[in-house]
Amino acid sequence: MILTFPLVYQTLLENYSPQGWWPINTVYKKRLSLSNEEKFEIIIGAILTQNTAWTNVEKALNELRRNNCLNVKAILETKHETLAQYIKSSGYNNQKAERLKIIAQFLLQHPLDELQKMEIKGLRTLLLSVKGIGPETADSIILYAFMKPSFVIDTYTKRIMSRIGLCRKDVSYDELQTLIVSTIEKNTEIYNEYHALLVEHAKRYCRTKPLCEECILKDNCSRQF
DNA sequence: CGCCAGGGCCTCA
DNA sequence: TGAGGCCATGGC
Repeated sequence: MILTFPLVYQTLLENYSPQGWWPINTVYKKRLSLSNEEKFEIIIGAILTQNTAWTNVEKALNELRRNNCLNVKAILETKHETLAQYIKSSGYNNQKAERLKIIAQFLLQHPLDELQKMEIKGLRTLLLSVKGIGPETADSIILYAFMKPSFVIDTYTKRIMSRIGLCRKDVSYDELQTLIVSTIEKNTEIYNEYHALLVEHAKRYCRTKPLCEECILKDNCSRQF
């Protein structure tokens, strides 16, 4: 059988339990949207997790919270050096401290309630105009904070999809995103879960050095490592 | 000890 | 437009 994007999703879903990403994504059945406080924390987390393990990000978020620095006003009023110290554990802390200030300034001009009302396309373009927000961070913010269906592509997604033969190894971000969303249902919860499952699969089997022997996709993997 | 993390910006062809 | 250098900490 030939793998397809929907089949990969189905297989991962059957083998791994639901992932429950971003600490607060259990809301789908209960609430339609998150509080502004929760959205803000997700946006900050999306910046801090750039090329960084989530465990290191949690420590930084806790430090920010402990110092009452998890809001726009506090981030703008805190000295760069102090802010950088709070988020030290997340790495690239000087760069990220600057990005947090830029995002805070951006949110001052474009409040969360305004952004929430925007169409995905316009929202994505606007987010991409902010220095420090690239395609993955923009899609993560749209998907996880604003709960709108924008599919997140990351190195894991690219690695898995290219290895099993569903795209080229050097596929571009937008190209792979278009490929995937053209084949699956446009649904926030599915986009959220699919991405989380891909991350889980990349960590368990499809690592830099893949563990193909026990991989749940090996029978259909075109590469046959 | 080396490798790698839920990237993005800048520079230079 | 795309390849390469840079940013930096913590877990394994």
